[in-house]
Amino acid sequence: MVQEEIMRRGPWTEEEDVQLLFYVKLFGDRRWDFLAKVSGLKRTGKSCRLRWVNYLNPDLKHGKMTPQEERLVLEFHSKWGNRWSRIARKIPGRTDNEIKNYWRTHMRKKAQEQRRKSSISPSSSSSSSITHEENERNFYDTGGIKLLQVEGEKKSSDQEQDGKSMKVYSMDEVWKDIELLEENEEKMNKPIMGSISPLWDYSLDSLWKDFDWSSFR
DNA sequence: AAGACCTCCAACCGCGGAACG
DNA sequence: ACGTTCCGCGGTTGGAGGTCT
Repeated sequence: MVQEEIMRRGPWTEEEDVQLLFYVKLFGDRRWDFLAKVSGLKRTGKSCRLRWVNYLNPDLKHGKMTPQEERLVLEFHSKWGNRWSRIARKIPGRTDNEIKNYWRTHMRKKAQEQRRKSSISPSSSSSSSITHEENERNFYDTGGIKLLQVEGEKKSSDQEQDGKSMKVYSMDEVWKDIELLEENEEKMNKPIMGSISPLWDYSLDSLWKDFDWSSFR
């Protein structure tokens, strides 16, 4: 009750990210309420899980969908509809959230294009009793694959253009660090957090200092 | 130049189901 | 069997940044 009031919400800071990463490495990506508690983060377990699943997990890819991935999304969505987590499981490195967002933004665009086309064409508009709104809804709530498969192909060029303007996140160093550390771990068979990195050093310092062991039973 | 509009995506919310005592 | 807690899912929102007028 009282604790809920002091819970942090909104965007995560780098410090929080590092802290969460550390504790996930330590305890695994389960028991999120427990993790939230022991980490000292003023976040709910739910929020921690979300941050890990959608952003911090080193298995994730970041950046634009490749044309192959786009095709997979379209294919699986036509099979399963809005079962995002299920689709995500079939596309390594992508999260349900990412796919969902991708679908909503890109498919909505497609639906709008489609709408425009159909309103221009007199034959199509008069032959159906379905409204434009219904059209759009049906389009991206279920399938929509048939007309998308062709267009999905040609989209790749602007996607790649967009990719160039991808932001350099401040977390980049952390990612690189994680990659390197995991490579090292595999090679040397030694725990990740034991490795030396200025980034981890910096955060661990405050981490251990701030951590209240007495509240952890 | 600046305000309006659009796009993208991180994060939240509510709910249902599984696990556990 | 039942209540509680936790987890995961799908839907939605809000804000940052980009583009258009």
